[in-house]
Amino acid sequence: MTVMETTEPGTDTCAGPPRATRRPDGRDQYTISEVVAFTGLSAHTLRWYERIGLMPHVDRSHTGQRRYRNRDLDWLDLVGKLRLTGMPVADMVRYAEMVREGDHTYTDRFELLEATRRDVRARIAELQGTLAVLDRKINFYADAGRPLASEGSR
Amino acid sequence: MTVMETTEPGTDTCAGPPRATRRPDGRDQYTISEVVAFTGLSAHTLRWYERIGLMPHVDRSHTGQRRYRNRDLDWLDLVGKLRLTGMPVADMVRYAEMVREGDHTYTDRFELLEATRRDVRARIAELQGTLAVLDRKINFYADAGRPLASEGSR
DNA sequence: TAAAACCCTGGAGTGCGCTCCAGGCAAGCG
DNA sequence: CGCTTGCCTGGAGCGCACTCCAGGGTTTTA
Repeated sequence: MTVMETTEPGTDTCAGPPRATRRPDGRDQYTISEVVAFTGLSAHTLRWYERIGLMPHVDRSHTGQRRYRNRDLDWLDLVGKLRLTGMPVADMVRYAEMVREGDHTYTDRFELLEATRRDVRARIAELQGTLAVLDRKINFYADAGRPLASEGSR
Repeated sequence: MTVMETTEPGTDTCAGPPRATRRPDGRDQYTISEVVAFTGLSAHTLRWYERIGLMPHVDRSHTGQRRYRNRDLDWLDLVGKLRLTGMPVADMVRYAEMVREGDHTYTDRFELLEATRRDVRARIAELQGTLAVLDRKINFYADAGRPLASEGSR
């Protein structure tokens, strides 16, 4: 009934999903609104991804409606991961293009992935540095500010 | 010859209020271009930070030029850290406002910092998930060592 | 003392990643 | 049959975080 809209609720099971396959098995065809429900992306965004070339061609029904398949969901999964590394969409598009172009882009793809991995590692390190700062600051606040932390309830 | 870049991992050790470190000692007054060199931010950005209320008011010379002091650099340091957690500038402004407002915002500040810390931890976890995906994919590419695509596309 | 280098302001412009709009098919139902 | 729901398209619009510009003072160097 109300599967529409871009809201986020749905699965609130932590952040990082160790997903293996949480897909309605058997099926290999989904409408855009189903994909919205799966990915948390909006339909607008899904169509936009396609327009800019971030998606491999998505199948269409005989009336022109999108029919996503499992491989599309897998791809969106990867895109989602890359997205939260901060990789610009343009770079992902480049990667998608290389995939489409075939085997001779093999090495380039490999290198792009490795570069990305380096970036991710660097970002994790940065964040850990930030965490250290926050910890220090929080401890400082906690030590200095006696009038808190004793709030019974909650 | 600039010292820019934020690549310092676990610099400084002490945890607390005073934190003078690796700054042209003795001095406590810097022009905007010196701050640019220190922080890697542009002068535009520094002025913009001030306009939007992200900076406590910066001293001025008798002719109206900015004269940053060590406490300003410390603040910019924190801002830089928070920035790379992805915290929106608006939130940092809110924090800055609370600092200006005085002690009665103490608890709120504390909570904001803690919430931020939770976010950072979550983001680190996400990134580590992404790292795992990248590792798998890179290994796959490396192992295959030969054309073949299972990018979820064709 | 003149040129060069540096700094000031308010406001407009930019790039990114969406997000929304208007207008319009297609299918299911009551 | 009309109504509602779901999807389609191209293009305009938005929020964020800067970034740049015009026009004009000030400070330093030669």
